[in-house]
Formats: sequence, C-alpha cells, structure tokens
Amino acid sequence: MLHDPAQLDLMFQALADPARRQMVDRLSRGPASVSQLAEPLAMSLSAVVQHLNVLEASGLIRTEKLGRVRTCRIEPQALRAAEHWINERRLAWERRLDRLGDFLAETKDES
Amino acid sequence: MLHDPAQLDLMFQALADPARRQMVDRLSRGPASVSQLAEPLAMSLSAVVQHLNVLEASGLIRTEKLGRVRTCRIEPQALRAAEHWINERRLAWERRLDRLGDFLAETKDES
DNA sequence: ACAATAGTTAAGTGATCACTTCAGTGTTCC
DNA sequence: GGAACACTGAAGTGATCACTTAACTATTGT
Repeated sequence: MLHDPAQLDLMFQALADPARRQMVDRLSRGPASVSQLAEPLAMSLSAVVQHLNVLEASGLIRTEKLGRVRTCRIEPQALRAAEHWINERRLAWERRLDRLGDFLAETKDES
Repeated sequence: MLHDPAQLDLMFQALADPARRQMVDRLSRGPASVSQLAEPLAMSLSAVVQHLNVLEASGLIRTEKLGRVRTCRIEPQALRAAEHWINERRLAWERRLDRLGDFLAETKDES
C-alpha cells in the first residue's frame, strides 16, 4: 500500500524543494487555492501551478476544481508513507545499537 | 538544531534517489564499506562514491576511513529531523480535522 | 456584453543531476 | 619491490529541473 519505490521517489523529490515544502506547510494549516499558495512565494503563478502538479503527482496533495478556483488539500496517507519509510530505517539502526550495547554489557560481565 | 531549510533540502533530495535510499536501507542494518554498498547496485563504483558524497553532505550518513577502506554508517539524528518535519505537518492537518469534527458535532447538537 | 479573475499550457533557457570513462592515490599482501 | 585492492577525482554527456514569458480558457461580477 503506497510503498513502491517509484511513489517514494516522487514524494521525496517533491519534498526536496523549499517552495513545495512551504506549500505543504501552508496546506497543513488548512486547504487553500492556487493564488493563496502563490501569494507568499516570489515566483510566477505559472511556476506555482507547476510545483502544484509535482505535489499532486507525488500523491502528497489532492486538488479539486470548483468554478474557476482550484482548492488544494493535504493527503495525510502519503505523508505517513514517507514518514514510515524513514522511521523504519532509523528504528532498525537504533535497535541494532541497543543489541550491540547489550552484547558489550554482557561480555563485560563475563570478563 | 538541524531544522534549517537548506539542510532539509539536502536530506529530502538525497532520499529522492532510489539508489541512495537503497544504500540507506543497507546501512540501517549496520555499517558497510563503499564496495559493500556498491555490490547490489548496477553502476560504477565511481557513481556510488558520488551518491555517498551526496548522502554525507546531507548529514544522513557519516563515513570514516581506516587504511584503504571507508566505512559508512547512518546518522539517526538526521533521519529524525526529516521524519519530524513530515510528522509535524501531518499532525497539524489531523488535529485540524479533529477540531473540525468536534465543531460539526457540536453544531449538530444545537440544531 | 465586457472586464476582471483564476488558472492552464507551451515553449524556451540556464542550472543541476546521474551517470560514464579514465587516470590517478594511497594501502595491503606476497 | 610489485601486483592487487579500495577507493577518489576530473571531465564529459544527455536528461531532468526550476523557472520565465506569453498566449490562452473558463468563470464570475457589473
């Protein structure tokens, strides 16, 4: 469920750009239109739309058009998938360190 | 502490490449040399070294050279920083949804 | 009907990316 | 000392990126 490498590629790639992270940050406080997302950014509306398309293709956001306004919102499941990938690797490493610590403590006892 | 946009850029960018994620995955199971990391990958050793430099510059791994062998290991704090950025945005969104749900439930009671 | 609004699309540009090959450097083993 | 080993660095290449401008569509307000 959403764990294929291609999707992770798209998500991490999408998050790699500061403008796109800023959009995600804004959306984490609630849905917004394209112009609202563009407002704090020093770039053309066209560029913003392109970033938005990257975010949507990655699955990190979902958009819906009503009249002439496109409303964007966060897709928390996608965020969770990225989060989960990182978390699993970090935990694997930390569990390994714990086991190593236990081992060293034991061999010290037996010296 | 590690939350500046530039560092996050580097980390997410580093994680955006499948080869680099594969290396991080391998390293999550324990330290490895450059050649060990290269072994499952279908690319030149030189390319692997370049990926490794990207990972190290991002802070996601740390490397140490002993004799002619460079040993690479994961830097869990960096993983935690990336994880944390995503987690905060996701939680902000989900808390918002909860509040919205409460509000709707209340207004329904008062109808 | 007309103008303003909200967004979309296409084409182009310069920068960065993910490699490659090839020619090194320093290290260990015999 | 010399061969094999484990990288390292520089240069080049084709692909992708993050924009820009400009021309366009569809919707809303007067």
